Amino acid sequence: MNLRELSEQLGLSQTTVSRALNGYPEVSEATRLKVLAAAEASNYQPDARARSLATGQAKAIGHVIPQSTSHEMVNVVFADFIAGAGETYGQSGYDLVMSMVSDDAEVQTYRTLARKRNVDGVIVHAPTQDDPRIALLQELNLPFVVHGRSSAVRTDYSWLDVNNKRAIERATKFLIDLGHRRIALINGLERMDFALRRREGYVAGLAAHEIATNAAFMRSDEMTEPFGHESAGQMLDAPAPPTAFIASSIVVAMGVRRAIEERGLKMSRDVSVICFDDMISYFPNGEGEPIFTATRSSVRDAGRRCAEMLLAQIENPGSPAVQELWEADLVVGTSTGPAPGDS
Amino acid sequence: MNLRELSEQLGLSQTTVSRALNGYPEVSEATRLKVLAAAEASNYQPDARARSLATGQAKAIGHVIPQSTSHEMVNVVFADFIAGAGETYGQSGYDLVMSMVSDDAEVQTYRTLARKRNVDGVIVHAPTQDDPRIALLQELNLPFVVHGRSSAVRTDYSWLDVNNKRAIERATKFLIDLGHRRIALINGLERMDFALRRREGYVAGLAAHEIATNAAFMRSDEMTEPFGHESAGQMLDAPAPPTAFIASSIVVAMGVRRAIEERGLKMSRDVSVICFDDMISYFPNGEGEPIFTATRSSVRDAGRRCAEMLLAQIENPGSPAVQELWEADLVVGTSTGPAPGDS
DNA sequence: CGCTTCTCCCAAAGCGCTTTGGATTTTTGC
DNA sequence: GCAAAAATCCAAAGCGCTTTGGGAGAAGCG
Repeated sequence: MNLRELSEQLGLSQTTVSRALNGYPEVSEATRLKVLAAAEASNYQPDARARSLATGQAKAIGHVIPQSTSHEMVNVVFADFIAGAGETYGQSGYDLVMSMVSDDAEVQTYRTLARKRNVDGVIVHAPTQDDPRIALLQELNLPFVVHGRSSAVRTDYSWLDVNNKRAIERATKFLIDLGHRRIALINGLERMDFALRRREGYVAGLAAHEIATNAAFMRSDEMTEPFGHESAGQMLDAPAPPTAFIASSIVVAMGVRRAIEERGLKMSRDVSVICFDDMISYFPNGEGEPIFTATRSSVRDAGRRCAEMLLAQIENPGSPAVQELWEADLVVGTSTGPAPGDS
Repeated sequence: MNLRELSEQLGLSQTTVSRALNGYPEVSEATRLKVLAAAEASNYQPDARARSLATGQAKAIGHVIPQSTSHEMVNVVFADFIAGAGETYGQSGYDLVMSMVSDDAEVQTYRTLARKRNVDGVIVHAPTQDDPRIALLQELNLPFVVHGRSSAVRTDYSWLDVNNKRAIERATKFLIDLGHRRIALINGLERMDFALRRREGYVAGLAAHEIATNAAFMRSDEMTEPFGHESAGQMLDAPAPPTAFIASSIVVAMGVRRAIEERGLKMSRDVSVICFDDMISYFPNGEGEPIFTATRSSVRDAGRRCAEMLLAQIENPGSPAVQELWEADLVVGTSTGPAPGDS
């Protein structure tokens, strides 16, 4: 059933039927009701491609995932971000189209996306400190919102980020207040902007209490469980091990905990752990009381909000760029305690 | 730059340019080269909607994610499945469009997808034992491939599944051979077909050695870490606790391990653990030697293969349905050992 | 009552591509 | 050298929708 058939069946022109369905005022209420009823009855839905071609709007948002960084990208938080964004898209009648591309083809992918016109805008994931995609998208005039931000890019663009620096700085100070002095940071890949900012927060937190940073207490890599395990293990086995760890994700924190417990130590009593908790749905940080003391911010909410921002931008072209900086909560769980006495 | 402009620039008709670009034989090699060069130079890409409208092919595959089951669905394996499928799509020039829908709207979503014609086929995720989506899609005549299968549906349809029953049966026997008799199963939601089959395998494995099942040793829920932790904890605290656990996912197994270690027990020495390992990229089961003894099958490979099957079906309409049943490997790690003596 | 203004509807022109059916030129066969 | 076949190219007709620019007929105005 297409528009022509529906209009013939109703004895009306395609114009009238189209207008009735799309809520234009040039059609009487009586015929509108008739049209709506007929459309409902025959389960009519306009062909997306045809409509899109006629209106110029794709009604779809693109998410580009580079494959080589797929450990980092198709990662633990990604699914939840998408779930949040997808909720918003669904409510507004937008589709979400994902492109998995090899890393070197990424720039070309954005160009192609813009040219093929099958998306109205894109979300930029996992920005690096000086991300070339931002300039590219501005050049292509394709609306976009960055999840995170790119510190070194000085042009005006829309982004939504968590105050990673402040969050980790607070976590660091929290540990210092508990008497810890040897505090380790198990960070994500530091070419990612968020990881860099977290390190800044860590360094700032230490500096505020005149504690020197120690390269042996800082690790940075993809945020997997084994990475947390191995890093913490090595540090714990060294002389003068850390008494506290800050992990960049709950997955990493699980590895840290494993290393601690393997050595017959007890979390909180012997070694404290704080992590950044993205509130991943299938990896909740405990039910009532959190397991890990954590800086917490929902990546799902971030997905929802980024999508809203992008849709607003698409529907009001020329509107100014919007930035949002969310503060993470610091929630206290069972993984932290005062530094052990002999520390 | 669109086709008309490109053809005017070249002094050729749109027909010729279109044919040159799409490799039709009715154009001389000389002009083809000229056209290709010009297209390259001006970065021409055909408008996806227009092409799609003209050809009748959307060049896109749909993945529908019900929101209410999103804990189950936008879950730990989903991201990797998508990554695998997306690879295949990318190579074949297909897009992946995801729809997040509220649970009750799911049926309507498939209808709408079919009517709006913005996908050429869909992947069905997480089938239940008697999944109504299969009949619906057959009725709609929309090509599809099921990841998993729906045991109670007797019609012929394409699916790719892991031999969940055999895998868990082997795991169970493996534990029995090590002397274990009190073996617990921490399963996924048993309205999911895979979970049901895993239970069958577990029961069959026990039955083969004439071990009676014990309801206290069987739990089933969403596969989160806290679920594993809580289930294992309760069982371990009961009189005559299990000496071995079979966990339906590595995430659950992490929770089981935590419960074990919290009680001062040691995995393998005191309590054995086997899990189903989907080889999730950011949650590798150890680097060299696996941490957990596991039945292993790559969900990413499954994504790749499902996508291939679906594309083949779309490109050869009327081809017979294809079924693939993959055997999981049983890899031995450090989480299993002989049953403790007093067992 | 004659004129203008609404109201409601429609024919037709795109949107940018593919593809059918033909036209024109070149090559081939005898 | 000329008809037939092959090789190239093109105009135009869709694909299914939205939207522009009118055109009847009804209602409002003096």
